[in-house]
Amino acid sequence: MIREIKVFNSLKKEKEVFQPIQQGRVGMYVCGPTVYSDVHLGNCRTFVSFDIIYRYLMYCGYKVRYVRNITDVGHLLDDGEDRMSRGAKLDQLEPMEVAQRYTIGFHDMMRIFNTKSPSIEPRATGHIIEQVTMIQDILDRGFAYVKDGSVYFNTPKFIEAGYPYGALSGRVIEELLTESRDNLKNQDEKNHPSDFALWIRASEEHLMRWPSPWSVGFPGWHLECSAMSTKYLGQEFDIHGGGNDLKFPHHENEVAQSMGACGKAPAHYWLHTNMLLLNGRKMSKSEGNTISPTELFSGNSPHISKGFSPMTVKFFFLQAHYRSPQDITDEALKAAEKGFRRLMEALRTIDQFDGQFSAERGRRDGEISGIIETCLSHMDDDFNVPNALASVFELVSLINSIKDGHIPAGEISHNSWQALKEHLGLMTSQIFGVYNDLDESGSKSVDRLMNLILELRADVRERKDWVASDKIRDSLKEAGILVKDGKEGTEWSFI
RNA sequence: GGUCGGAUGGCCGAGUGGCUAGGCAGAGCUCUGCAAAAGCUCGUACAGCGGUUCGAAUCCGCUUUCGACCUCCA
Repeated sequence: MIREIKVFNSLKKEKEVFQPIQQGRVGMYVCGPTVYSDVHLGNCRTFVSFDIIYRYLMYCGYKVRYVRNITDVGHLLDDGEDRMSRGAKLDQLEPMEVAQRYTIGFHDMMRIFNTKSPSIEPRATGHIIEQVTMIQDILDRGFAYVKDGSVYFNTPKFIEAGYPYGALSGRVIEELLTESRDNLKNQDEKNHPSDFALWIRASEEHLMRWPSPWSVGFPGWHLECSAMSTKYLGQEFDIHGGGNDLKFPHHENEVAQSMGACGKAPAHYWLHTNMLLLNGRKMSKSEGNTISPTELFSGNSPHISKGFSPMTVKFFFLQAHYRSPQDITDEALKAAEKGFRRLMEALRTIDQFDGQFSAERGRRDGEISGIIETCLSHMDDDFNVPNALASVFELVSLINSIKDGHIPAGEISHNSWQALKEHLGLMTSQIFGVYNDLDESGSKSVDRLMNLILELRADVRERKDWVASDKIRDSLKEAGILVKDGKEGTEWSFI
């Protein structure tokens, strides 16, 4: 079943109906992490967003090839030293050892957030030949020049040839061109300040180096994505994603490189995620306004009062649209935790509830199918997860009403109940990729102990010994266990 | 400084011209031995100032403020 999906295309700054190049197939490239340090929380939000997009496209029946790179070479530091090699020197490790360590850390974090692995996860260092070939193509077409063993992209020439440099990021071409006069003196080898390196000749102390027709050196920092997206998705593909801080210069230069090499724009739809704020301010290490995923889980941070489970954090992410900035506060996380718990409990309810549903069509059936369709149409509308989640919560209320008997089960047909059950399972586990991680200590022995305690308490209650009954409940509450007496018996959960 | 995007109720956060977003918190009610949970009902909004319009949270202008990019950045 292929649904009509609309996506907000950064290239045109408007929503467009998504039409893949090849019917039924989607090629999606997302800029992955630079593995020179622990993964940033904002990075996690971006990859969770694209994971949900990936999952939803697959649900819609597309065969998706999802490519997300690992950048393990090529980014320059302020002092011109390669970022990977600086990490290596500080840590007294081999560059690839640093990359390996943080790649593993990154994968662990993606697993913790329960995201699906991409179809292909190429590394920049594994694609030097492809990058060298691409540079040669750009040179052959006259959009680059060699200076002392380094190769630079010629932006003025690219612009003069009528290519849309600046279109993605909204830069004005004239500005990019006039900028030159003031800054030219600082621009060592480049002919023009907006030119950028495709290949950089390595200095003696540079650790990561490869031979090329121009020098022993390393590739420029935008090239890997162009080379690898072309290799695995083709010269033209459907979706390119990343954080909006990558729009310029990274994505702009990617477009230029691809068009410079083959004359074609690489991606049809550019999707950009927005930033994460902490207490209304940008995250900044120098100002101490920052928090890592690990600190968020452990609660070991001055910004939060307690730890939050990975799925709670993920649920928190789901409450904001991927194109909106999102503010992390302790209060918002606590609210998310309660909301997530309510959702998880409703899931348990629907799994266990066994009522007398109608064999015929029920009067509530239309309402249920309506909410389900609304929920999916929110997903079709530029992957509007917060609105889809609002629909899910309408179903949560409905389920609780049925459980409480406020809505008779007879008003719902058996088929509708099954559809509701399937839909909730689809949204939570298949598309959002969340599961209940709130009751980590819910081991078998705890379950048995609790059953025993509640059995004893039931005996006491039978005798209307409220003092003893309340004592058990209060003591359990102190131990972090909440007891709830319902019509159908007593339930418990961790607080 | 230049370019771009935000500012929604106590807190987060959807929503682009007239119709309840949702979550959390608050009030009342129902259920209940009590409590919790759950359900129902309710309240408090659209940064400020102008303008367009029969009608603006939504369109336009200005102000204030936050953020992104311009330099590695999700």
